[in-house]
Amino acid sequence: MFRIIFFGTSDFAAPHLDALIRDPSFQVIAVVTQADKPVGRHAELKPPPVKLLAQRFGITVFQPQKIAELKDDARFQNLLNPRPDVGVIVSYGKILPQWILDLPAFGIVNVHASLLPRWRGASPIQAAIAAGDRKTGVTVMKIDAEMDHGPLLATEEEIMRPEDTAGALSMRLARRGAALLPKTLAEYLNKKILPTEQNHAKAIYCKILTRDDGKIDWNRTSSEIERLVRAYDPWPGTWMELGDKRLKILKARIRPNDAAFKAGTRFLWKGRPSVKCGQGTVIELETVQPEGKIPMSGEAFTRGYQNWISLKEKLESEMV
RNA sequence: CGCGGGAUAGAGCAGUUGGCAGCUCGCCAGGCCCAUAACCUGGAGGUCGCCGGUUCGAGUCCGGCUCCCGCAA
Repeated sequence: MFRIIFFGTSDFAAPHLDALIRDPSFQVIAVVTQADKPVGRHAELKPPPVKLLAQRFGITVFQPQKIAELKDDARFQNLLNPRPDVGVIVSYGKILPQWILDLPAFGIVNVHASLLPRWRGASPIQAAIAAGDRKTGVTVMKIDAEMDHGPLLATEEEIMRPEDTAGALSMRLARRGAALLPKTLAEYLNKKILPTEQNHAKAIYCKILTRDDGKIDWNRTSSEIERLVRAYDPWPGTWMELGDKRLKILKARIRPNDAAFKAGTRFLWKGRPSVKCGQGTVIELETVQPEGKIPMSGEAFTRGYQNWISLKEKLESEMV
């Protein structure tokens, strides 16, 4: 039985930990996860999904603010004897220092939510949707000093669906990864597969997202914007400014290029809120959420917010 | 007690210095057109979130409560 130390935090990580726990070839000796974080309007502390899962199975959990704290943690150091066979890291949220990578005999194995070397970085699922990729997948690889740069152990493809949001796709990829990980790990530890170098020339990177990334640039085409709305659902979300408030855009639909306004112009298309985008394209806002309000259909929104169209733009829209 | 917005007809909203409860859409009935997100006429539909206070009179002012949401982390 192989002794595993698991690093992970999110909902994406949890199914992977679950798969390892249930596999009799492995023993998860410790789980390292992020500290409980304040969440919601009243900033209550919420434990991460991986912690809840580990506790349910009685596995020792570590939540260091900094990894370095583990060096001085007697409880942690005791678990290292005998030496763990391998470490697994899945969306942990922090970079592991070299001394951790050197800890287990077989190093640290990572599950990444893309087909590496495409979409190295922190937001591979969002990047794949935003880019309009037709397929994506999960990659099992060995961690090295550079981000998502280590040699590959296995990959599994997943076909993208036209309605895919990051939330939905992430769940499917987590299931894929959770199925692939124990199998691959066993083969690797039994030396049935060897890590193979990535094709570094083909590497493409994606960045860490912030809420500001969700601000819509109307100069982009309606296809790009529609993909962005799905890519950033449920986080960080897409939005536009409307007066001094924000309007969240929860669902959008591409419309025929039939309006002669400049990019960013708001108008009505059969009573539905629409915006002119780049290169003559048009997008309809199907579901929106004004600040301080619940989500609503575009039609309902324009019924109440009758200044959706400004005066000048209204004249233009009546001419079309 | 992190900052802030909100609750009024089935939906989305307006409601001024307190003085008859409104708009757009939907719904029902009738009419009209080759046709339309149609259009015209009429109609139904409200305990203005809850409790208390001020007042001749409160959707509106004051106090408390419940619920929903945006931001931040």
